[in-house]
Amino acid sequence: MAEPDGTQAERDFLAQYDPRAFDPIAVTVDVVALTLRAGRLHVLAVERGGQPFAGRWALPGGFVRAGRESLDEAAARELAEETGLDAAALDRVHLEQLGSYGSPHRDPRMHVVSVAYLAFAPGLPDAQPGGDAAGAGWLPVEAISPAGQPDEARPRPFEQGRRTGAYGGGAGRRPGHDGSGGLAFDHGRILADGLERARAKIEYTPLATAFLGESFTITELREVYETVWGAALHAGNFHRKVLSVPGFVESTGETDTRPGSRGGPRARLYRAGDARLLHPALLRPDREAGVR
Amino acid sequence: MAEPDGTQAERDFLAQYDPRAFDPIAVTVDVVALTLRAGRLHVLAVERGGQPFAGRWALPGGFVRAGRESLDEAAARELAEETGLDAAALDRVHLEQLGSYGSPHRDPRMHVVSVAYLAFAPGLPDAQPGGDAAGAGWLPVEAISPAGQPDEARPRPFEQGRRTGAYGGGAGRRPGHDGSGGLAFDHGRILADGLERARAKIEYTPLATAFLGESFTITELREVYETVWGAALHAGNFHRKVLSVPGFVESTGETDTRPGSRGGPRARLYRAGDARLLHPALLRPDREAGVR
DNA sequence: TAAATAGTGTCTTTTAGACAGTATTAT
DNA sequence: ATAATACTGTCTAAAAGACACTATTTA
Repeated sequence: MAEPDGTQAERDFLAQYDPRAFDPIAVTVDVVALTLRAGRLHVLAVERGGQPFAGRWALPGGFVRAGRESLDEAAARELAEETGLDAAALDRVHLEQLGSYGSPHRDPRMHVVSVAYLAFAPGLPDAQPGGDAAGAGWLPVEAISPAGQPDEARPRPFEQGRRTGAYGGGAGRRPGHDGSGGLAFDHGRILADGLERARAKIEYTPLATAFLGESFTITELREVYETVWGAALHAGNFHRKVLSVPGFVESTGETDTRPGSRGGPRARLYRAGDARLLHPALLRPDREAGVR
Repeated sequence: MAEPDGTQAERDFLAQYDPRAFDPIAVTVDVVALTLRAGRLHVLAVERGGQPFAGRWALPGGFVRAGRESLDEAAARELAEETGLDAAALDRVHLEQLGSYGSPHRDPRMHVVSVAYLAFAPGLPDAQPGGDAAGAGWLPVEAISPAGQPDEARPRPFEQGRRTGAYGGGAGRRPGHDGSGGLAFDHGRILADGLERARAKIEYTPLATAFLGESFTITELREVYETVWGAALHAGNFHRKVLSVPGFVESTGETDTRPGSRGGPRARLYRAGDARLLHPALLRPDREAGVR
């Protein structure tokens, strides 16, 4: 080769390289953390303590620590800070990159590129405020992002009458009740993208099990699909289908103790199998009509 | 609400905000631009003119212009610069975000977060070197990323004997022939991720048509699938399947002029239809075995 | 007992795929 | 004529979905 790929040349170059010679762009991670509570899909949100958007709900997130962590590590760190979970509990949480958002003025302070992550978590305790957030809690998604649409201005971005305990975090105020509506920044759009990703992902992966505990019944698994997709599924056909897909679930040999049941036989318990993709997939019903 | 979401408070805050108060992270976009040439999948690459990795092939890309463009705009700009295409020609190119890569030391200069994009392009003329690249050209992907695996060191990352004209750009040297192998930075991994995305995407979207011209035959469309998937498909069943999926293709009423054919009837010509998702999808063959 | 639920049987429709066959064109 | 290619017909197997049915448990 004409010019050697010399490490000496690279060392010389790096010695005189100035990382601040370029216009700055900040890099953050934001996490769309989803969980199921009482049969409804909830998303982890924090109440912003400082400007901009002080007092508004936002997705948990923060700046990536330059030179010290990868994007995946930053997302896991932010999620751990807001949920108060330790490493063992986080192991049961599915975390994947969702996409990056970098319009020049999405943050009024400066150009901020946010790398969004999507998390599926089993039922978790109330969230812990961490970092510079005034409060943190699990919010029902349909109150913020109706039908998974991008954030549209709503007078009351979520309802207070139902399940008040679900907001958690002990914030005395209710952010978003000032009429401005929706999440801070472009987090409404990020949430909508995360919801659509979640709906698609459980079609061809077994990640619906990530919303459940170590063992679960087929009915509980079906309720995950019904909640995420927002559609009722045929119990009998779903049951047979799940058991027919190789590696989706495996039997524990146990049966449910059925607290709160209204009758019926004890359901068998299953745990997640070893498949990483479902074949054949569980397709959402009624995709023909509106999808073109 | 206790504290007003006052725009005055926000203005005060922004007036004293220093964008350089944080450790810098650079943000770049890199593009995995794929096209078909002579029945083989090619990726656009540039020969690096400067450090680091001088003389090595890399994906086209560059720094995002802080405060002046979105990520999508930056990717389109970089693609236009390297291909020399005007806005009209770029309109026929599919461009979507692939994912972001941000390990702290993936670039030896500083912490660089790269937002990768994936492009599908019809057959294009030889690339134009742009920016600080010494050369640019279309490289056969199997020479760089065998079987879509992450970049593994190979003595000769692409072969010189076949289709020498495909490299374009007029570079006298052949980057990568120094025994170091593979693409610069982590671009081998990004390319592998882009190839897997492309293979998956043509299953459930009509984007295979983005590799073809305005009108095409069913056989040409089948050759796109066979090349991207690396598997032979049954011509008769493929033909019927494509025509049965609503909105995938629509007839132009014309028939092919068949230059270079070895006999057979004139094939009918089609153009891309209005569907954005294929239902039912065209699934890759033989997914059961190795996918778990 | 009645009601609710877990799980299975069975039938129909849709889709994928194997394979064969016919028509059209180049050499 | 022969070979190659563009399509089409037909049959089988897999899968999705509608519906009915039995068994088990709670109230």
